[in-house]
Amino acid sequence: MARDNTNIKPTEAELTLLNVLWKVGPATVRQVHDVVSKTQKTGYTTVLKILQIMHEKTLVIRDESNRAHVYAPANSETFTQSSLLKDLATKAFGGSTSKLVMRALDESTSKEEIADIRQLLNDLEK
Amino acid sequence: MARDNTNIKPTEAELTLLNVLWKVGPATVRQVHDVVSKTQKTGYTTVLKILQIMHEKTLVIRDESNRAHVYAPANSETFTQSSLLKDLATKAFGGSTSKLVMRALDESTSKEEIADIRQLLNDLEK
DNA sequence: CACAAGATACGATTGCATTCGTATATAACT
DNA sequence: AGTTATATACGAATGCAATCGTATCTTGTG
Repeated sequence: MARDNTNIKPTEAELTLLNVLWKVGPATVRQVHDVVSKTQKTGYTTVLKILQIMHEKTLVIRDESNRAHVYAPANSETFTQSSLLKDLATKAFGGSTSKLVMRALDESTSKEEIADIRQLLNDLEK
Repeated sequence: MARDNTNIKPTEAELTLLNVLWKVGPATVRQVHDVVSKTQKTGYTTVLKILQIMHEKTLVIRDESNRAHVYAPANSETFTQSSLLKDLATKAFGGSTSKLVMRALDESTSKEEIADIRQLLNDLEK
């Protein structure tokens, strides 16, 4: 049986590493660590360990053909974002996505953002 | 110093209990347990313990004037929802609320929901 | 070849979330 | 008053997330 890849929720540390991989593309542990250590004081082996765990969970895929393994996200950023939103909608908005959306919008939303969202709403109706 | 009440992120179990309190209003451990045990097999003392921890964290307030303490949310549902959304936007959307909103909307959004969101966008622009 | 640099693997620790059993206190009822 | 029901408090076990030290392996270089 293949592992169920759907509905895997990355932990906070895992999401941090995924963000790096989505941004820079497939990367070695060292490359990922170089990026995260710019903003955090995280040890090299910590990053390594988390990536190994993510590999076990199938959150990332791993190319072992070279000595330094190359990691890449198993799922797209879009897919993961949607999963996280669905999870939050279920747990904190009674399952209602529109309630979530309306709560997310407030006076800090800029005119440009409002225009973008309007455009998306128009497209959805077609 | 007063405890910082801002940005407190309830855990999953805590959010479950908060949902009950927001729905039914201030309640005793037994009342909360009665509700959650309809859908989950959670022990009475588990609910008690979590509420006690939430009290320590100031996620709930507690009226101890009667033998059975009465618990109530320390923050509104709206406030908590906004906090959770802000947290998710930061961690998974590069801080962009509009990106989050646009990701949340998809073909499953109904016409009524779209209309509601449009209305809110109009209100925001005023 | 031998060694240094740098990689993975592994194990141990810490802390938090979650769960529940048991002890103890209080109230109610006969 | 004594027994039963029900409440809180407390402590312990479990499991996962996160961190890092150390061991081991591989590779390139002098």
